[in-house]
Amino acid sequence: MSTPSAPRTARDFARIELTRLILANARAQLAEVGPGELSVRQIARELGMASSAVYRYFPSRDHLITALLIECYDESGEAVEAAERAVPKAQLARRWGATAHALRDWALVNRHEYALLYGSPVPGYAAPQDTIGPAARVPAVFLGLVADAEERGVPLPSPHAPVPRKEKASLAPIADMVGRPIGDERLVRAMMTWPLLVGQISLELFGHLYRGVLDYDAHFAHLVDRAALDLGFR
Amino acid sequence: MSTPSAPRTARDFARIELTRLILANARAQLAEVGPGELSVRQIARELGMASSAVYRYFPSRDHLITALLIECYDESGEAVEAAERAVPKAQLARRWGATAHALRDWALVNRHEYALLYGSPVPGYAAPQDTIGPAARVPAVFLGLVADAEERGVPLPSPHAPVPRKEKASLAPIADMVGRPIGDERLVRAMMTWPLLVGQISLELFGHLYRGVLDYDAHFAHLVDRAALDLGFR
DNA sequence: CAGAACCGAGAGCGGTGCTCTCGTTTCGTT
DNA sequence: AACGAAACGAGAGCACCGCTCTCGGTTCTG
Repeated sequence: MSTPSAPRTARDFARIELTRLILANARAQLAEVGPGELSVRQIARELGMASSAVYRYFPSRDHLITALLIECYDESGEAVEAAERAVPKAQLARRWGATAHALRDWALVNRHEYALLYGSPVPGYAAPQDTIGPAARVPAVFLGLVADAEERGVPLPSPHAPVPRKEKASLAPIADMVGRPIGDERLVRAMMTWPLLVGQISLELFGHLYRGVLDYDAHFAHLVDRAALDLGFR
Repeated sequence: MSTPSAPRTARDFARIELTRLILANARAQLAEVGPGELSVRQIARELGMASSAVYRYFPSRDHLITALLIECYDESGEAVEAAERAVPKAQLARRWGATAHALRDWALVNRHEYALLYGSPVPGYAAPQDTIGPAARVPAVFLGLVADAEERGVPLPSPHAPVPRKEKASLAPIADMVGRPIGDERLVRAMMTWPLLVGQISLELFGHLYRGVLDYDAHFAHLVDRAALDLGFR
């Protein structure tokens, strides 16, 4: 919107360059302090400019955070997609494993960024529409895997629990979003695997329990294997 | 430590009363603003005292937050324990359902408090030892259920996946914490159910995905039913 | 070439956590 | 009963924060 699609003048170039610099510096700061402690003044200081000048590029701290949010969603999405892409398409279990481990690995390296994406929302802050696209990238990879399994007619292990009507209705929009046919039973299992994944990573990163007790690497790996089994990936 | 175990003087009474008042006010503020925006000055203002006076009772904002953390862990623990207690002991599935729904219900009513407990940690803040006891109350209820099922010899539905040695070693300290025998397969399933529960509630509350798409009530109920099945509770 | 648009710097507003000092009150001890 | 120590509340102040406004200078555009 405010950024010109094609930079024409020298000022345009300077503008997008400085925007990039500010964002990069914010990102660097995020590697150390966590989303809530992100300081516009600190960014300005680092860049050798007045804090007020930053507001020429981002109208508020929240806008900056939103940009950071999109960047991180895309970055994690890219990481997950790349990991999944590297595995032969026929090997569903390994593709799933690569996906899940890629997300966790990215989260471990980028703790505060993960907190920004999947932790408690910042202030009263409501994520604008621009973020939902990038936010869906990682789940999209996962749901794509499930759709592949469906397409291939991969059977699901027993027991098959009945899916109540309400749940079916609730899941219908999700199935539409994927755009490919997924059976109810399979979709339900997928919709249980996603919070399992995010929940486990969050519990580990936020250290809310089992700190120093659980071997997170081993447990996560086993958890992923179990999920693969449950989803019929192997 | 600093609080005398038995109030002896008038000043002691005033002290514990004011401490209670500050905490209560902080808690009330938490109902509206979220843990990161909690303001010591605002609390002082509300209580009609100088902000510096608050520091006579809590040496820092983090100490106040820690007290709040313990209070909320206990409150949610109490809510969950009460819900579980109200169900006849023999009905494992219903006890589990009551437990899970009680946690979600508490979280829905106390959003910021839930964020404090299970969201991203506040600043650089590391939760002190005092919190791990209260923090374990809710998981303890759940693990107690699992131990009951074990004691009763309730069978687990197939398939039983092998538990690798590393995972067994990782889980051993957890089993010790419970203090009652739980088989590996059962414990693994339990240790997958907990992040599932927290993950689902977090995803719902933090609105990271499926906002306005999913029927959270129906989905959560079904998810709990499935977990009950998986744990052999019915 | 003039006007408009944009820019960076600086001052300033109201807010924050926290510290220090000061005069007062209360407590435990002699 | 009196004294010293400890605790107390209030206020000023420090360094930080997000954000706004104004002002002089640059750059682009018609």
